Amino acid sequence: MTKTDTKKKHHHGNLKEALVLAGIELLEESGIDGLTLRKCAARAGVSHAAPAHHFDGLAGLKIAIAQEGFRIFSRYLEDGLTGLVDPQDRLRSICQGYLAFGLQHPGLLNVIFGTGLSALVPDNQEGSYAYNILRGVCAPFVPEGQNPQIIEIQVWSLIHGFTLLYLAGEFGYPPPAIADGPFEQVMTLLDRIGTLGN
Amino acid sequence: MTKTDTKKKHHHGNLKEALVLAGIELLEESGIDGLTLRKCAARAGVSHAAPAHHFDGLAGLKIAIAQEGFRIFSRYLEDGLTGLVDPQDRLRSICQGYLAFGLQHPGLLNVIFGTGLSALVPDNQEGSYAYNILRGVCAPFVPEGQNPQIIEIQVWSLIHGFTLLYLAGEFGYPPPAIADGPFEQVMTLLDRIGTLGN
DNA sequence: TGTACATCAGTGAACGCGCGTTCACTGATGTAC
DNA sequence: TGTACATCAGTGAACGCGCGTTCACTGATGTAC
Repeated sequence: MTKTDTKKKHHHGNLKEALVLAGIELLEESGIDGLTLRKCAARAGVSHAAPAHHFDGLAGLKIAIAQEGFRIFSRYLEDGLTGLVDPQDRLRSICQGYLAFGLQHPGLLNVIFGTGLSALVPDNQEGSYAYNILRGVCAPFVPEGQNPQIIEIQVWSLIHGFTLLYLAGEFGYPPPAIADGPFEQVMTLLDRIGTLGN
Repeated sequence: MTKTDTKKKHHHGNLKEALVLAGIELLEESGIDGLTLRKCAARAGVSHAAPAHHFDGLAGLKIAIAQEGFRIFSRYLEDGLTGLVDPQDRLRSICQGYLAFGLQHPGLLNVIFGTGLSALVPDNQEGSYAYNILRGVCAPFVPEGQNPQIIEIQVWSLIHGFTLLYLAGEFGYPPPAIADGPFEQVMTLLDRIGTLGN
């Protein structure tokens, strides 16, 4: 640390972002109940009254956390896609990314898909971006003339449910290794996707 | 109300069960944050110190609520099955029951499959009972020699994810009618279950 | 059947805790001229 | 470049709130004899 780092500045400079990142840390460490304005402020190194200048209460902070959460989520979905051209490989990859996000950010997963959020944030651009990744990956499997939403909902429901059940410990403790385990088993349901439903 | 009903009795008689039912009501009305020992006691008509004689703190109450929640859940799963013999009809029915439970008891759904519960209740008999309903319905679709868990996890993941995404409002507000909507679309993924994966 | 007594299941007051929020304040920053 | 001034962003004290928990207590219930 340099001298300028330790010198206490009255103006933080980037407090809003720092509070969001602190909030995400707290969320993953202690769950949704561990996420409070006072703890976020403490972790960001400011007084507990400071967040009021940046967020409209705890609800406002949660909305900001959800937006950042969707950005992180999208990064996980896209991470393994680059270079993959085979549609089936891409489908598998996006599901792996979904599960990986859930394993490493269970708190964020619950926040971004928690009850009521989509009602609070009607124009969810970050969420739409993530959905479009899924849409692109599913597109090759959509039969001509069929509503693409059908396959999207099928894939989304399957991997969403699997990830949450996995996190809930429903497939056993300690969780089995991904490669040999239930993930591969559930993925076989997608092996003939696109040939169904007509 | 009769005189004996209004007469204040020192011994409630069935306070433990009354507290669980009050807790479920609070959970569905106000979400998990609205579930507190003091509110349960108030709703059950006793002092706020009374629950301490029946539960090991709020965590103990939640465990009891989860057990009762699994019983209610099983009732929903079984509700439409009686009389149905066609395996595909039975599969569809259990999924409809799953969704109906989620729509009417979203709070309970989150509690019984919430993070950490299966760690708190290692011998979850009520949960096992519910799982066995699913197992029985899936059995006709299991190819000879295949681990039945594969299809069970596929079906479970699909309907679990669909129900939660539905509750999260991801398929639009107001939710579309079940019959014409996404439910039918996602169910088509199960139309050829049992013929896949080998 | 009656009595003595132990146990059970509530009461109500009290405690400390962390929380969100408000408030007057003040130091830092940015801008007009 | 320098000065005056408005605005911004954080401080620290204070407030009331609902919470879980503890405690001595007491009325109700159950049991031994």
